[in-house]
Amino acid sequence: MSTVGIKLRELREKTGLSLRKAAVQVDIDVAILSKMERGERKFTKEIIIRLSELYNFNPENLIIDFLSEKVVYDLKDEEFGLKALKVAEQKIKYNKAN
Amino acid sequence: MSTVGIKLRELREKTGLSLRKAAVQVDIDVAILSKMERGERKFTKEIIIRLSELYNFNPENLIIDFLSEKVVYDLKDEEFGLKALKVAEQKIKYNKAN
DNA sequence: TAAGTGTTGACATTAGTTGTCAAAGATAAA
DNA sequence: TTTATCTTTGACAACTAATGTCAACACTTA
Repeated sequence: MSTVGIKLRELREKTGLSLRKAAVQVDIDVAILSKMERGERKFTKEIIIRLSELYNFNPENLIIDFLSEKVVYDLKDEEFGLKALKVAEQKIKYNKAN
Repeated sequence: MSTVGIKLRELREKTGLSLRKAAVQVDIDVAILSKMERGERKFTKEIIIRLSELYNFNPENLIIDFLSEKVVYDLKDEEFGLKALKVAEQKIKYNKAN
């Protein structure tokens, strides 16, 4: 399940745009946007941002969802996934501090 | 920097195996193992496990390092990286519970 | 020299992602 | 029903990234 897709579909509908029109606005093929909204293809950060602008919506939470889905994908079915997450957190904090 | 590579190189040297011999044992090309140890190519989980067996070493921490490096790679330079990590953690905990 | 070590780069192969397109199916209005 | 508009689907091409293969290089030691 892709929360990002569901949310962006809701936003599009709220904005009153058809798939075709939204796709044209952000310069991608209709088919791709359709698949992205339904989770059949991955969004890119770039497209999320362009769509957010189109829908006049703050992209922060969408990007967080997008990134977290990537991470979950890497770690799904991994016995040590949570431990790896903790280590990753330390590394990122350390990097930020420098 | 790849901690996994450094550790596996140390383990190999401690075991007294040359690159060539270790590579033959785990059935990969010498060039690849050389590059993996130096972080020029990515390890796979499979190779880490095979090498750990060869060196008679518990792979758990190596795998955790390996996975965390993947995650860090996904989130490096991301403004909301830490937030995404938190969300990912919740999702994984939720998945585990079910 | 000769044998062993690790490194490098060029290249082919493979796998995965992304883009393009046409057609089909669904829905609603005329 | 016809027409228009919409979304979904699948086949395919194009592109990119990952992986494997190989030969040669430089260095050290016997």
